[in-house]
Amino acid sequence: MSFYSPKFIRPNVDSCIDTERLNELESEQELARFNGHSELSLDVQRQQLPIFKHRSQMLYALETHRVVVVVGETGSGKSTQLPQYLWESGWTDSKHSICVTEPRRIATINLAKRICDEKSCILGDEVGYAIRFEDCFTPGRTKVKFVTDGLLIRELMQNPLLPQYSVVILDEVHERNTNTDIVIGLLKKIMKKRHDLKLIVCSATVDAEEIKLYFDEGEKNKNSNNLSTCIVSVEGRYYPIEISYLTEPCDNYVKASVTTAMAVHFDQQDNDGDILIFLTGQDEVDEAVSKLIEKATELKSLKKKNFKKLWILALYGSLPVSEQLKVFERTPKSCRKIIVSTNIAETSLTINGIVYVIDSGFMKLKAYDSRLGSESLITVPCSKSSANQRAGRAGRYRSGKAFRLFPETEFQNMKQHTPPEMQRCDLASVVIQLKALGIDNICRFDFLSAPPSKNLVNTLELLHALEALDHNSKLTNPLGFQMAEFPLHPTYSKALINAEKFGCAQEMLSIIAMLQVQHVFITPSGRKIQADKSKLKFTCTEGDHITLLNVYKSFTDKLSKNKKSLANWCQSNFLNFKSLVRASQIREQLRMILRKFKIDMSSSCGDRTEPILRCLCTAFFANAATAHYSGDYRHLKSNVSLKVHPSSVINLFLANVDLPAPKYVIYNDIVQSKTTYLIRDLSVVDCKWLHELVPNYYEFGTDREIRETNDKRLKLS
DNA sequence: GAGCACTGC
Repeated sequence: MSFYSPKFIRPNVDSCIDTERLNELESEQELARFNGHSELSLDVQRQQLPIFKHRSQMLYALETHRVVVVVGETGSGKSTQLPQYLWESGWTDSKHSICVTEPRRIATINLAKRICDEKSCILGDEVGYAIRFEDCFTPGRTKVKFVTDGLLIRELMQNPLLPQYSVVILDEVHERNTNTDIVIGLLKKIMKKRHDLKLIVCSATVDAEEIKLYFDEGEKNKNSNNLSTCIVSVEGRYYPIEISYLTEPCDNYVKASVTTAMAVHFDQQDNDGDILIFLTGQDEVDEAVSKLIEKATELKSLKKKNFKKLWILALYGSLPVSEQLKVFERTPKSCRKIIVSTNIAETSLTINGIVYVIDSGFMKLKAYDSRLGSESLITVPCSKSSANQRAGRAGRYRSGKAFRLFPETEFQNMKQHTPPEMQRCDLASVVIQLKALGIDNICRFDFLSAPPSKNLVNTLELLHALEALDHNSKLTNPLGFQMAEFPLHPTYSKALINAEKFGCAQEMLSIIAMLQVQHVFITPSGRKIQADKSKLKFTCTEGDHITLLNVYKSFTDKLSKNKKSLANWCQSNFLNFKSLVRASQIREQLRMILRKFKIDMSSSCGDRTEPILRCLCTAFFANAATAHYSGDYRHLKSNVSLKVHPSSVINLFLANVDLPAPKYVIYNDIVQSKTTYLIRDLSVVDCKWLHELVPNYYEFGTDREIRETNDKRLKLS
């Protein structure tokens, strides 16, 4: 395996390197180091940020235009400074504040905190934030309010014209999350009615022109300058990065990443600096980590003097937080850290001290499968901007190197950008939310990137089947409107609203809340056998939903105990304490929404499970599968072959040859493995229930019977 | 024996 290095790049010139992360600048020292000065006042530090030079230009742009696109590169300081400039120059009053949206909760809180430090004010007073379950602002007093973009959509549902804001700043728009895209579309619409509202869109270079065109479109021929848009660019702070490519493609990037990491470690003995490897999933990360540990042990036995030791760490979302935090610990002088990570290190977490990046060039991406009517994860080559973003992780500390485990020709063949999430996700929540906001004709909604019409048609079909939409594709009253108000996928809210009819409201609340949190069961490294055994205590033959209910019931039985003993109970039962606490928060929020609609939720079915399973059928009927003689399952509607995910409790029964495989199941989630689709969170159901509860969705009978019924229908029409 | 990118309401 050999590399060549065709050129140095400044990766952010051509990419999405825009994710300015304040959390890494949390301590004063770090900010000072970043600025190259150690004992300067916060005021002086503010003035040294690249954006300071553009202060008056920015303010002038906003004065003369309705929309300003700010192209701010890494470290420009735009997320913290822009809101302060506007505040300082009188863009707020007792009735209007500045709203800043972020895609993630952590950034939302940290940015608000940072501005409070710079302005010496109290968090929640003049500067505040709001995220789900956490309001930290004072209406009428708060001048700058940070919110997650998802929460702004909820605010829009309460107050469609956002009268409380004079300026809305959208941050990290280049990430193109569905929520950000929805907010952009809605704001464009709102600004036609609210002529005093201003909008600032923060994005990376390449998108700026597209966004400008989007906002200018349709305005020019009106001969008005009203929605005129202008672009302001701000330089960032970064160091040059040398990019190397493989001379020939490699057939196994996991192995190649290990070899490359070891080669870098040897070649760069005299240099410090940590190594960051990008792979696609947990299995690959674990594989690479164990291989690297092997190599590191070999290295130790060589006993070469002055040779740096290796400290190898895995990083992915389902890792316990305590293990995730290890990547932020300072590397000892005699050591080099190698972090093997999934995409989490590309946007969500920024690690200091990285000088070398090794990039597999692949990522897992959400994809919508219209046959199955659901989204799943697939492994695909990443985009150019993604590869550049990853490379950029090497240049935040000093000049760095990036090793791409593919040839340069392959880079040239990559897509410029990762397609916006809107074009590859399940649209049910998007559609129902837009409908609730009064946008009845979704096809004509002015999306920044319109979703494929096939996905839209599928979604409308599902929403009809769920009875959220009527024959005119309008939200049904009250069901459709109620469903839209839940922070849930419409299938889940349907299950909740239906639960009382089946007399299992209490149970359904717990199940739906549990399905919202991830990683309920944990498997600490090396303790798989004990963890699996512990899971058996909660397992039941009905499937994963009732198993989750059992977990939640056991957890709440212990709720009277103090927090610490509850956490201990979770740990000894291999359960994720944080997830369960969050599930109980979500359960409470859902209960409050149901109460608002005056839907009685007092019923409980006790130890009976059939009412629960029947109720689940009325919501998840589209995700029904039937056992196939080949041993796997077939999606009832499309006949696509499905396998049961190894995490499902159903496996325990499939493994027992004496028991027949459950004939019919419904499921909540699909993941795509290298060979097949795997279904997760499933329950055993009866075919008759589907027939009885959703008679219009499936046709039942033999092929001949179905044909005959269809013929009869045709004659009738 | 199988295996689970990342956010968010």
